[in-house]
Parts: sequence; C-alpha cells; structure tokens
Amino acid sequence: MKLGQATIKDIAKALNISSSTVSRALKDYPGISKETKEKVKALAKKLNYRPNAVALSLRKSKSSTIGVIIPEVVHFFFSTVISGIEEVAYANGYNVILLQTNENVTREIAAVDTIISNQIDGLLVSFSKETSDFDHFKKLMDYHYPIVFFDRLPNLPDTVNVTVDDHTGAYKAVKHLIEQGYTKIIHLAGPENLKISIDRKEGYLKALQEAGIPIREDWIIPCPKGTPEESETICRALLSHPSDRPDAVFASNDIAAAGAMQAAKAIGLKLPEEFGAVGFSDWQFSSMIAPPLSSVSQPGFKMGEKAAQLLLEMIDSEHEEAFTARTEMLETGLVIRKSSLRKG
Amino acid sequence: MKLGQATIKDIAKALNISSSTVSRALKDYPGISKETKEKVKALAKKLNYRPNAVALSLRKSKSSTIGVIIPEVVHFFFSTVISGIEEVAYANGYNVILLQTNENVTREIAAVDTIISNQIDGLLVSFSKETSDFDHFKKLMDYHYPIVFFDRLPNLPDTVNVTVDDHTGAYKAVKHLIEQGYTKIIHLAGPENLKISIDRKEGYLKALQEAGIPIREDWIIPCPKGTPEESETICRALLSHPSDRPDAVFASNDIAAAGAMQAAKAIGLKLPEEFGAVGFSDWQFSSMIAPPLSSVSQPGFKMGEKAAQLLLEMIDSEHEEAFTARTEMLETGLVIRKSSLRKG
DNA sequence: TTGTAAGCGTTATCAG
DNA sequence: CTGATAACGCTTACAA
Repeated sequence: MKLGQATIKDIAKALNISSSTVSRALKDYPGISKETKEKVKALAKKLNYRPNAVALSLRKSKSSTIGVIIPEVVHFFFSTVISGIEEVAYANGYNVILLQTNENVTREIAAVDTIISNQIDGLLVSFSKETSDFDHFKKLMDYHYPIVFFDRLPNLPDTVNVTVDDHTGAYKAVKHLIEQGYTKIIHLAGPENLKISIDRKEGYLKALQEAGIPIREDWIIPCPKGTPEESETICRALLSHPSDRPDAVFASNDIAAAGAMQAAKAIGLKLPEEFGAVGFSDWQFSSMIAPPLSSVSQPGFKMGEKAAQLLLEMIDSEHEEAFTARTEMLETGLVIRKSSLRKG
Repeated sequence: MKLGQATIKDIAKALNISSSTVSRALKDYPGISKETKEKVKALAKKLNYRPNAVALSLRKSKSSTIGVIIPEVVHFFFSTVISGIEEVAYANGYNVILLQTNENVTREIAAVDTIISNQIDGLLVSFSKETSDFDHFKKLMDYHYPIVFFDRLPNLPDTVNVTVDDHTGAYKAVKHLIEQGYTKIIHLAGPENLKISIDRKEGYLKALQEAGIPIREDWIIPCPKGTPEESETICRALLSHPSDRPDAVFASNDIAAAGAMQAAKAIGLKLPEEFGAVGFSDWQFSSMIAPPLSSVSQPGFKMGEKAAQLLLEMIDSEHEEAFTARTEMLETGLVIRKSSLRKG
C-alpha cells in the first residue's frame, strides 16, 4: 500500500500497448512478438514490477496460501512441524499463514473466519485442547474445502489425518522402564479429550499388562495444564509416603516429566536409581536437564511435510481420491538418556 | 474458495435490491430504511455471509494485516514476542501473518516480496543473523512504508525500533557474578553483526572494568551458531588447563550457557562452587536444568505489544510524527538461580 | 500479433 | 431512501 508499486497498466501506458499484451508478455504466452516481450520485461524489471497477489486472488478465487491453525508456536514440537510445512509450501509456490489459537476455541473459530474471508486455499489444523465441538471445521468440509488434521485428530468422519504412532511410542517407553527394573510406574496423562492422550495412556496400560503388573487407577493422573509446577505438586504428594512410593514416571510430555523429576529430587530420591522418568516429544531442553531426560521422539518436521503434501494434493486435484478419509501414521522413536537408565 | 460463500450480489438479487443498498445496510450507513436494513441483515445471517477480505483489500489498498518477519518461531523469546504482537493486533482488528526466515537472507528478501504482493499494511522485523545489507527494507522505507524493527536493530538511519536494554542486562549479570566472588569470567558472544551481541559484550566489559578485573581478549569467544554443542566444545578446551582456568561464564544466550555448564560438569567441576554461569533470555528450560541457570530476562510479550502499537500508529496516522526515528528501550531483569550462587 | 471488454466482490460517487 | 456506475489490478474469451 502506498508503495507506488508499478502495475500492468503503468507498463502498458508507458509502452503504448494494452494491458492484456503486457500480461501475456510477462507470462511468456505464445503469440507475442519477441520484440514486445523484451520491451515489456525490461520495463517491468526497471520499474520493479511485482504482480499484485490480492488482485490475483480475487480474479482466480485462489490465493496460493495455506493456513495453519496451531495451539501455540512456543511449543517445541509444533514449531518443528511448522518448519516442515513451510518447506513443502514454499517449494510449491505457496505461502503459509499461521494462526495461533492459544488453546482457545474462540480464537480458533475466529481463525476459521479469517480463513474464509481471505480465500485461503486449504487448512492444516491441530485444534485446541478446549475444542470438543468441531462444527466450525465440519462446515468447511461440507463444502469440500481441503483440510488436513495433524497430531490432534478430531472426532469427525471422513477426515484426512497425519499423526504419530502415540500408542506404540508410549508402549515402548513404558516397556523400557520395566526392562530397567522399575515396577511402580505412574502415568502423568494429557487432556482427556485429545486422542493422543488416550493413545499414550493405552500404550502405558498395554506395557503394564503385558508384564503382568497390576494397574492402579490412582497412579494415572491427569495433568491438564501441562506446566512443570502442576506435575511437581502432584508428584510431591504421591512420593511422600515411603511405604507406597512409585519408582518411575511415564509422562505424556517432557514438561510434566521434568516437574516429576524436580519433585523426586526435592524429596531426596536418587535419579535414576530410585526414581526413573521418561517423557514425550523430546523437547530441546530434555537433553540438558539433570539427569538428561529419556523421551519419545516425534518426527515433527516430517509430520509437517507430510501434512502439507496431502493438503496440496487436495488443493490441486480437487477430485475425490485426494479427499479420501485416511490417517497417515508416522513412527516414533525412543531416545534413551540417563533419567531411565538404572542398568548398565 | 469453492466455498459457495454468499456475496453481496447474492443478497441483492434475492431481495431484488441493488448491491450498494445491501452494502450500506450491512454497515449501518445513515439513510437506509429500517425495513431494508433488517431484511438484509436477516438474509446475510441466514446465508452466513462473510465479507470477502480479498475484494476489500483490492478496493481499499489495505489488508488490515500486519506482517512479522522473524528468524525462528522455535526460539522461546521470539515466540513470546509473537504472542504480544497478536494480542495488540487482534484487539485492533488486524490479522498477523508470520514469515519465518530461518536466519536466511534469501528467505528474508522473499518475505519482503510477499509483503509487497499482498498489500500487507505494515511490517515488524527482526532480521536474520546473515543480514548485513538492509536494502530490501530500505526500499520499503523510502516509500514511507511502516516498519518497526524489534530486538535486532539495523544499521539504518531513521528507523523506529523496540529493543531491550541489553547493555544493562549484561552489566547486571556480570556484576552479579563478580559479587559472588567469581573473577575469571569468560564471555560467550553472539554473532558480531547484531547490535544486541555488541551491547551484551560491552555490558560485560563495563562490569569487569568497574571491578578492576583485567580483560582478556582470548576469553571473549564468539558462538555464532548458538548450539549447546558449539559452546560445550569451546569450553571444554578452555577449561582443560587447571593452571589457567576460568571460573565462570556469561553467555549471550541460555543455550550457550547450558553447553558451558555441560563442559564444566564433564570435567568434574562443581557447580556453582567451582564454575558459575549466567545466560541470557531466560528460556523455559533454564529453571529445569541442573543447577538451575541464572539468566537475564527479556520482556518478550511486552516487546511484542509495544512494537505492534508503534506500528499501528504509523499505519493509522500515515503522518510524520509516528514515523519519527526513535528507539524504545525495555528493561531487562536478572533471574538469579543456583548456577551463579556461590554465597548464601 | 494485439486490443477490447467483462468480471472477481466491494464501496465511493453521483444521480435520482 | 435507493440505484447505477466506476474503480481497485489482473486474466481471458473473443474480436480484429
């Protein structure tokens, strides 16, 4: 705005030709004399001409922009996903617009409005913890609007999803703890309305069952906020009875795991000898805390790439196949560090 | 797109009135009969009418969107700044579009192109470490385009800036180390082309001088990458000679400080007794590492708010005053934790 | 090989 | 109180 940007009209006027000719020359349309083409391109360059994307969007009802709705950019995992998305988007001539919801449904609904108003071509969504009603997405999908859900999957029919194998990840983590000789393992669970939380909990249960360890409901504790303080408080209480004390934790995220470790240290337990810990997501800081925290790693960048690819396919084809409901599941890894290594 | 979104025309046709009337009715223009107004609004609601932002942008050469150019969203500090920006923007009816450069000038230049093409109303910039030539910003400013630089300030005349008082922050940090009895303090410095790096270094120098501690050039080490590995390697080498061993570090960011602590621990030094550390930025993880890291805290959210406010003033006024060159400086704090507490 | 005109959705201007 | 028209910048039949 107010940029005095040169337009096609300006070029046309200056060269005494019509705007359509300029438009065609600029895009190497067939049937334009070499001469005009060169003149036009030269002047365009000189005037620093940039096509007006807004006019283009209006004309084509297509913005070459994809929207990403995420809870929080601070979240290490999400920020790596973003990088993956951008990589694929830019490589295909698409821009990315990020809409942060701060885990707030109202913001999320507003974001969908923005999407509609701005002719965004498609949407990648990881919805907020608060979201339980998916109407705002459903409405878009009814119009055959391209949406790919990633990480957090909705309770909706016929969606295209990308997620990681949370169940197996959790299972591997807890199995590892058991192999290290821990038997009294508590679970700090995520918000119950997220499928990832449920999957992680079930991976935990499966590993215990397989090992013949009885399940204690009071050792499965929800940590909805996911702050270190929350889990520290919870764990302090839990660890205070020497006679009935857990000896390890599997947390649905690294922050909660770190909080649990703080609690254990505060009580004077030796880590990892007397108390083991495994987290989820493998945040940047996890290798830096004491002792370094074992964690289930998620391929964030890959998830971003995959989700963006699927979305672009939907946008480009606009045909049925690309819209077929499916869930791409990416593998998790287990990064073993000192916090869970009691043997060797 | 393909959203079958209702337009003003649709409403007009359905009610057998002109689009201008509909437009006016929708915006409560004076001189529209109550009757028509109600009819229009009712139908608009029923059809789920949303104004087409793209058409609006084209019409008004104004998008009600501000752009934010940042190096990386993963960076804890930047992600808090973003939240501050969004808060102010949304409150004033502006959308935010995020452009991540990954510390890469080419991306940055492409981002500026996107800004121009999309009629973004103004720009908040924290440029990449690679950027030394500011022509791409200068060009915009020549056209009186609203730009506010935050955190990293350019070497350009007449810019509007928001930054934190890095100099005082660094000074306070090093002074604190000296007060704790450390005297052989090294400095892990940031990229030399960033003013923030220079300011932090100078704060360090000032504190040493004031205390009469001689400055050793070989103890001021650049850590351009800012990974924990980088600083760990550097510090391992530095700490390897017992006869001439530093006893503390002031790092220009927390990651580097954490790396230094790793190196010290690996060599068997006791922290904080034999080696103290203070970082910069107060990342989330800093309180969780062992020992918890002291750090200079930056008011990221506040910085985002301030920068956005200044930008909106520039956009709204389009008059001179708002464009007056100036630098808003926000205060830093010092969060003292165990890593630098040798006394009491 | 080039030009004309219509249209994407909206609003400002001028008429009625 | 309401309508017609033009314009924002661009593309694309259709015409010449």
